[in-house]
Parts: sequence; structure tokens; C-alpha cells
Amino acid sequence: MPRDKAALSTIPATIDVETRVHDDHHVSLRLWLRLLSCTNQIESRVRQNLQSSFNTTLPRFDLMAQLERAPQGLKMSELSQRMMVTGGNVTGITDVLEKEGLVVREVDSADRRVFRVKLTTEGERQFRRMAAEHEKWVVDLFGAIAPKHKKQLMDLLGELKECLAGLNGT
Amino acid sequence: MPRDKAALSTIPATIDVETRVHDDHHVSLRLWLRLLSCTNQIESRVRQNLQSSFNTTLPRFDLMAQLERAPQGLKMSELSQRMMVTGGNVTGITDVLEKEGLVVREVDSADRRVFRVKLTTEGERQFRRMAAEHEKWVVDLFGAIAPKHKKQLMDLLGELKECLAGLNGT
DNA sequence: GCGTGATACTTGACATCTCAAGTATCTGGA
DNA sequence: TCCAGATACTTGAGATGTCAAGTATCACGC
Repeated sequence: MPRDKAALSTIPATIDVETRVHDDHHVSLRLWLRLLSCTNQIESRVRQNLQSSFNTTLPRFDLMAQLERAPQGLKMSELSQRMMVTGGNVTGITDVLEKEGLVVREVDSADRRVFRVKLTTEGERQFRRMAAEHEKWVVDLFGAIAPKHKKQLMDLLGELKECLAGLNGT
Repeated sequence: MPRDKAALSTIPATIDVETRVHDDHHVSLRLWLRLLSCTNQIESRVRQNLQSSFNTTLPRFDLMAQLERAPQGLKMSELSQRMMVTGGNVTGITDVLEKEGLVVREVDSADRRVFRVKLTTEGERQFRRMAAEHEKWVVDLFGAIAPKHKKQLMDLLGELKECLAGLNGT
């Protein structure tokens, strides 16, 4: 993969989404845009690394990661929930991975509507190789943050997550 | 827009991406996945609201938001930077908005390679209507977070953003 | 048994998005 | 002047993503 050429169409991250905000805007809006900005930057880097190092994509990696944690396999609907994408999307990604021999759909004898998706041996092998690199990238990206600050971030984001979940039933 | 039917294909957010992590995984990895989880949830809600309330999409709203802050107009490349997407993408979204009469491409007399994209009067009118609602949604989503915690989050995310920017030149 | 509704998954239309190649224009020297 | 490299934008292929409708199966009450 030609990294030099790719860099030409890559997004320069000098000025970003957050510049849209004026100081007089609401704190929540500023916070949201900053959150989005951070996530986008990290996600973009991880995606580029997956592409250049393993010629794969984030959603494919994500699906395999979910399966790696579930040796008994996962239903399509469970994958959909965990990946936070719609079912139709999971169908497409699973199709590709199945065609590449990295996952299999096994029919559930108890309920013939259900597929249990599992990693193949080859899929497992490939995922482990990728996961090790992936963790390194992420550790590097957060490397300059003090451990104490990481914990604070974890806690605050945990609180946010709780709030968001709480708004679900309403 | 039939909200009831739409809900059927909507993502149930009970178990999410973060469940992939075991306790023995690296703190940075857990932090990253939690960050991603929060952002995805908020983004998903905002997108759904934009769709059901204004029949528009997040990227369209984002492009207009950038323009609203720049009355003199923005070059395609500037839009690309600020929206953190590639140039080809901006071309497509601008095409649609131009066709709908919400933005215009004006040729730059000083450099004929450049387009200055501006909001039309109608575009400005529509955006203001959407922006007011949008801010309400975001304020509601963060409503249950204490102001003090919001400030802490802002600061910590600011630190993270600095770190990420610092890794750019390397 | 037999419908009726719920559930699991797939499909197709459409909108983003990236990447890399293509076109047009500008800029700075030989 | 003229051309080689940079810059601005567009294009086209391919991957993701949503939504809503379609198909198959299950579950439950009659």
C-alpha cells in the first residue's frame, strides 16, 4: 500500500470540527464537538493503520473482535447490538468475511431463524495478529496522557454513558 | 417519517462495543472503546433527530454549520479540513446542497481553481432553524452531567486532543 | 391444528466515506 | 516563454451505513 500517495488524500488535521464553536455557545455543545473531534482523529488513525498494515477495515476488525470474545459464536442480532450498527450492515460484513474464510455461519438447530457466527481457525489466527498491533497503536495514541488522567476520563465517560443509557427508556 | 417502524431497525443499545474488553486488557484500550461508545451513541441520536425532524443528515448539517460560521464562504479544501473528511466527499455533499438551493459555489476571481462555497439566504434560514433544535438535543443528552464534570471532561479531552495533534508531525 | 403476531435475518435503495487517478490551474524558475 | 511540480477540485470504484420492506421461522392462544 503506497503510504506516500495515500497521504495526499488524507485529511489535514490542523483546523477541525471544533472551530465551528464560539465561546458563547453552550458548554454541552462545545463538549460534544470536542468529544467528536477526539474520537474522529483516533478512529481515523486506527483505520489507516488497519488498512496499511493488514489491508483490512475497522468494521471487519470490530466484527472479528466481537467473535473472538465469544467462542460459542454470536447471533447476527447480537453482533448488531455489540457493534452498534444495523442488522443489514452486519449481513454485508459477515458475507465478506465468510467468503474470505475468516468466519462461518452455523445454523442453530434449536431455532432455524438463527445463525451462530464463529471465527474459523484461520480467522482466529489473523485476528490475534491484528489485535496485538491494534493495542500498540491505541496505547501509543494515549501514551502522553497521565495514568491518573486516563482514570478520570474513564470515570467521567462512564458517567456519561450511564446518562445516555438512562435516556433510552424515556 | 414513520418513527414506529424505524424503531424496528434501530440499534438496541443494551450491550455495546465495550463488552469486548476484559478486565485484564490495557487501560488505554478500555478508554478508547468507552470513548467510541459514547460518541457513537450521541452521534446516532443526533442523526436520528436530524432525519425525523428535518429530513436531513449529519454531514449536510455539518457542512452548513461550517458555512454559517464563515459568511465570506469557504473553499472546498477548507470545508474538507474542518469537517475532517476527504475532498471527494465534500464534492458530493456540496453537489446535493447546491441542487437544493441551500448553498452556492462561487468562482474565485483570483484563483480559478478555487470555489468559494456560501450559504444562500434560504440555506441560512433553514440552518438557523435546525441549529436551535440541535443545540437543545445536545444539551438534553448532557443534561444529567454536573457542570463541574463537564468542565473536567472538556479539559481532559482538550489534553487528549493536544496529544493527538502532537503526534501529527512525527 | 391454525392463525396471528413477534422475531431473525436478508435485501435493495440510497447516502456517506475513502482512496487514487484524472483534469484544470497556478507558480517559480531555466 | 515554457515547463515541471504543486495545488484545487472532481470522478469512479469499492466499502460502510441506514431504513424499510421482504422472507422464513417461532410461539402462543384458540
